[in-house]
Formats: sequence, C-alpha cells, structure tokens
Amino acid sequence: MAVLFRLSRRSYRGSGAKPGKSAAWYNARVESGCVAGLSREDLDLAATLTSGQVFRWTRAEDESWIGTVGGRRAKLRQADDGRLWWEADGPDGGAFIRSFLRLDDVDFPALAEGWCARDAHFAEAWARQPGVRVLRQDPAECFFSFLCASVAPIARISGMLRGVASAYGQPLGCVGGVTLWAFPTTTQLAEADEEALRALGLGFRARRVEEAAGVLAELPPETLSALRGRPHADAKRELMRFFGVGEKIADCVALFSLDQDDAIPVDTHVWRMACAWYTPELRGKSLTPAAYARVGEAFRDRFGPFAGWAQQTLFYRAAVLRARA
DNA sequence: CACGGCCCTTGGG
DNA sequence: CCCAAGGGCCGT
Repeated sequence: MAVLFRLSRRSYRGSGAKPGKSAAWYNARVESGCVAGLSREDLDLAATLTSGQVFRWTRAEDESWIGTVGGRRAKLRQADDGRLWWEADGPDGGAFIRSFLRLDDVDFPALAEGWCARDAHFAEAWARQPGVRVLRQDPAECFFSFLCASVAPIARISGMLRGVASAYGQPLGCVGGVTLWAFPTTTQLAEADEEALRALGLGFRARRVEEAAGVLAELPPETLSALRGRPHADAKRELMRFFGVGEKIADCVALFSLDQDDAIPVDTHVWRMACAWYTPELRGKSLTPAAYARVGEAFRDRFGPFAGWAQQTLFYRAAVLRARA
C-alpha cells in the first residue's frame, strides 16, 4: 500500500487544457439479463439510486435508470414484481451488476427484520421506505463525489459531478436517451485546475479536488480500491490524509465503496437522530471527534456489523423524504 | 479539547 | 430576497 501524503497547497498550476474527447466511441459488448427473486425489500432501485450515495444516475422515459460504474455503462429497470432487468457493458455484466448492488453478499431483508424488532425508529423508517441498499461504488468516483458533497444539497452535488464528468471524463455515447460520461480517471482529473473547477460550480471544493487529483495521479490507479479489506481505522486514516477529507467524508467513502459496512458517516441528520434517540448525553454539545466516535459506537452497538446499512435507511427518512415533504 | 468564523454556490421557498 | 445545504480547516 502506497503511503499517501497530505499536501499543502500546490504551487504548480496546470494549463487547464481539457483532454481531447472527440474520437471516443465506446464499443464494449452490451449484455443483458434479469435478476429474478428480488423483492422490494431486497432492493428498491429508485430509492437506492436517489438516497444520496450516488449522484450521476438518471431516470429515462421508460422508468429505467441509466448510469455508469467504473467506466461501464449500465441500464437498470425494476419491474413491479421486483425483478430487475439489466443491460451493461461486458464482460460478465451480470456479475458486475450483482457486485454493484451487493446482491450476493448481503441479505438485507433478514438484517432489517432484526433491526425492526430491535429499534422502533428504524422500523418506522423501514415501513416508509424499505430496500434502500448500500452500493459498492467505484472508489475513485465515490471519493471525489463526497469531496464535492460538503455543505451541498444532493441536487447541487449531482450538478457539480455531471459537470466534472462531461468536462474531463470519457464520453460513452447515449443510452436510452441519456448521454453518458465515465467519471474521469485521476489522470484526467489532474488536468483540471482550481479555476476550471470553480467555473463548474464547485466553489471552495475546487481546491480540494485539484489537490487530491494531483496526489492520486502520482500513485498507482488501484490505490483507493486497495483500501478494501483493510481495517476500518486504517482505511479511514489513509483517506483523511487528503486535504478536505475529514471523518465524515472518509466514512462515506469507506461505506459506499470499500465494503466497510459498519462505517457510520455522522452528518447533520445522523447527528440530530443520534442526539434525539441514541446518545442523549450529547444533546447540546458540539460534534467533536470524541462525540463523532461515540455516535458510531452507539450505531454499531445497536445495529451490529452492518450498522452502515441501517444508517442509510434512517438517513433516507431524515434527509430525502423530509426534503420532498 | 471545545468553540466559532469562514469558505462558495445554488436550488427551492 | 433569503436561506440552508450529508464539512473541514484554521484560528482562539
């Protein structure tokens, strides 16, 4: 594992020239299939893709969802009976989709049943919206997504990331009426300077993205994905070496892309719920590192090794459903 | 260690 | 028009 160094502000500034993206036709073989035996409790595709863990999926006119994962295009549609119809770039499109949705390694309804019996607040959130899974994202896209997510509503995060992808990522043509770009590689993203990123609406996040891309471009491409399987504390410490990455963002990356299912990202919503329900002794206090650790402990104590999944259902209720109300 | 000021912008009321 | 939005850093 390469050692990552937290950089101070880089003196070098790139030219800002955008990489050529004209002659990029993507010709991977498209595969298709169906995942049978899925219920709405196993997966609610629409809720999962709008739950604030991914930001570049769009709904097509035929109710299907179009997006990319790690440079592969995918089209997903969940039928009323729960079955999931998919199209994706090969090879092994079916395994690729199952991995993204974590269908093979997490029995979500079984976990939720236990949590409903144990926790009335989870039960209420689950009754309103079951099937909000935690995805296995591409670690690099997840990392930059949450670097852009500071103090921004989901709609704005989506706008920033679409801008970044279309400016610096590989064009992948049009699927179901939706124009797709791969999320830029760190090498491509390292071409962006702060000014260009600010022009895309990133605001104070522009410097953070520029510096992180510059660091990652000098490291092996698998640097972030190599954090999978590392102890949570180690992975978190590595991530927090980047300027702009604190505990919350590190936990988001760990949970949503590194299979760290017990990571608890403590944002304002989770903090409020914790103070109200799980850690009343923290009411009125500020979210210090000690308090942050205490909230994570309380969630893990209550929900166990997949506490991050419980957190996502509670977050969906507190943030997404409330925002729509 | 705890607290507050500050950073950018924009979607939505 | 105004506000709040899934933070983090840097001072005190």
